[in-house]
Amino acid sequence: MLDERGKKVLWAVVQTYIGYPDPVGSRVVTKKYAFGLSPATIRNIMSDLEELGYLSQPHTSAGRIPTDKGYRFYVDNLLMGRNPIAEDREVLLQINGRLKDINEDINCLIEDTSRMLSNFSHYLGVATAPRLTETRLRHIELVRHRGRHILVILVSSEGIVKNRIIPLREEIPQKILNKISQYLNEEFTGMTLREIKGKIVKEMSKEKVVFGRLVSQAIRLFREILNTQTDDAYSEDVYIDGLSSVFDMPDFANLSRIKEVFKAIENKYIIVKLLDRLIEFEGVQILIGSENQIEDMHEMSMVISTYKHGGAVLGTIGVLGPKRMDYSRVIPIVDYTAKRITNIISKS
Amino acid sequence: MLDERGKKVLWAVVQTYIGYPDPVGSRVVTKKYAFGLSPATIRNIMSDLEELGYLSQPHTSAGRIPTDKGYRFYVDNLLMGRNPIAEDREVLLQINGRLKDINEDINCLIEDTSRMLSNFSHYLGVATAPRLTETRLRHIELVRHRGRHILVILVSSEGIVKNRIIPLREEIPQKILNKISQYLNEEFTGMTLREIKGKIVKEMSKEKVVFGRLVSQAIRLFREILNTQTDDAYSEDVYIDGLSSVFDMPDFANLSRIKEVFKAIENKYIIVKLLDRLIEFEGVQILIGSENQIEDMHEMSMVISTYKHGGAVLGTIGVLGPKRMDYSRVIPIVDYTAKRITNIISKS
DNA sequence: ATTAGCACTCTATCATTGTGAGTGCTAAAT
DNA sequence: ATTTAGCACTCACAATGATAGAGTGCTAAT
Repeated sequence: MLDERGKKVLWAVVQTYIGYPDPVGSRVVTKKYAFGLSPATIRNIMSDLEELGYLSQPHTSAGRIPTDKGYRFYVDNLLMGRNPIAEDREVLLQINGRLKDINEDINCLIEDTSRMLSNFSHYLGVATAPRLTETRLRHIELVRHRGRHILVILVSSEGIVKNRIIPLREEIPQKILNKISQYLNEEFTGMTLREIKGKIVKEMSKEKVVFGRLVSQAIRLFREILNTQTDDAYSEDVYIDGLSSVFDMPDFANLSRIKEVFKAIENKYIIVKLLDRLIEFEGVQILIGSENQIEDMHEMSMVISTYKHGGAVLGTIGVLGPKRMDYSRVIPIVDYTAKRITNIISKS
Repeated sequence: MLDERGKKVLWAVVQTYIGYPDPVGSRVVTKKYAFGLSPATIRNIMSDLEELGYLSQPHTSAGRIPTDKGYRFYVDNLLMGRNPIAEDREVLLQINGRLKDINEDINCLIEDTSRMLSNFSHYLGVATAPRLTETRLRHIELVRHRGRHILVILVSSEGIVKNRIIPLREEIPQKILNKISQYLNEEFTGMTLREIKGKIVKEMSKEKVVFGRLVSQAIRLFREILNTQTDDAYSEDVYIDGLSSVFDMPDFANLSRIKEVFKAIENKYIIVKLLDRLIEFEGVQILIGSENQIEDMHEMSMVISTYKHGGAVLGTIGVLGPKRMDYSRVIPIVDYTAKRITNIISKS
């Protein structure tokens, strides 16, 4: 474990490096933070910190930069008790103001959130559109499409609209489809898709004996819908905003670095998978550098949280930036925004 | 007007420059294309071309590069009669194969198209989602949402699904909404939104006398829906794919150039507006450099076309790349793809 | 009209050198 | 037993200058 002095110096180095990405030398530390120690002593301490894996040196005669472990320690132990300063409060107020104005459909809300997170953090804003799985069905509608297909429209209690096209073996006239949707609406409205799935399995077992053709058709159809739905749970949309902010980060001031970043976020599928894995955790999550599993993202950090409705997690929002991002500012922003969105949705 | 020799040399310069973005010298032209002229003569011709504004020199002792006017002449007059070569035919076949597999909802089709255009052109793929205005209504559904709002779902005959949330003065129970949707479906299905608008104006005038409360409510509501719909005609989605291809273009091999490109495509609203202005033109459109109105896009060219259904233009697809893009390959790709999509949609 | 020849221009590249920030080590100071 | 001053050493980076090479424009010869 680190002693008090070690912590102080580590904090000073990370803090300074977050300010500007030049390796931090011993002299700078003494100048900026009067610890009452000389550069030589700081050098010794820094040398210790390097040995412990918290700092590293780009080359022998350069200052130190934090390692992932260093950032992790900083975030876990050196950031505590830091309440949002006045400037940040202002930002939170602005976020609140902007969110209040949005009375749109939930996907727009989430898209705007991603933009807002980017604007206020000056990093990349990330947000996943709400998943249907955990929400309650408000309405289902079946529309004939291209002969042997039907267009299925699902509406959740939050007003999330999803549509899928599913193929059929036989053509069903719109009139019958209307009856089927009516039946499905009466039977399943108010349940979560998960619950519906369970119910359908039960119904299917007795179906043949008790129900008529229409109902059995309806149930079979719904099962199909749910299957299609689950199949591409991963194809859910991610909104990533603020791409050009990358160009203002000195961390990525050369082409190959920038290219790496864009490679990383181009494949949204991978990001969704990453975010999905974190969806179960409570509160703000922080992933530093190689802590996330995406190869091309090892020079970046993510600060994310989830938004919910009725206890069920709907999606993820967060900020993606360089490892030396200003965590003390970003964390409250993400935290606050996630809570506000949860709040707004709960009023639906 | 250019004489035959001038055309040949201009063609040679553009062709060579498209191959690699180094200023083209007189020697290279004679080596690559045996015109039976010496470098000195070529130099004289190039000097003339420069005077006419088709070529320019980065500095005194460098070769020439085409100006926007030079590219324009090349595209308009020197590309004629060039049929797709074997390699390109192969590409078109692949596009066809891939498009056939997509049996999904139309937005996915368009999104995939953008990806495909990027893949096959090695530039950026661009595609706008279909507009509803010109399509026929297949289905409308009203769902109560958050008390005094309703969620409106419109389905076009092509299977395009759009949803809007509109606020109400008074709350309407779902039962009434169902009746209203039923009425609207019976009355308006099969008409284009434009036609519906016209009809509504007529109906509204006699409404008070002839119709009951329900019908008048329905019509008033629909008018509202259509208004909301038109308001954000510009907020239609654009899909831009292949961002990382920018990094492989030697034209944008330095940070400031790349930043410019990303600035340009970040604001999708501007792009939609640009594309919307070209929607009325028939066939493949080409915008070279400063011919498009977007400041940050003066180093780029666009090759675009439109896809339609029943004669009405639904949206735009195209390719965005450096001015020295390989027009002879990109044009047939865009042309073919647009036609294929039109074709696929017509089967709906 | 075309071209060979030549002087001239400009860029890109590479090695050289100097500068400065920063370190690690040692010996002196506290 | 810490802490610190002093000093030699390292390394990246910027500035400098020399060189090569590609390309031009002009002039005089074909």
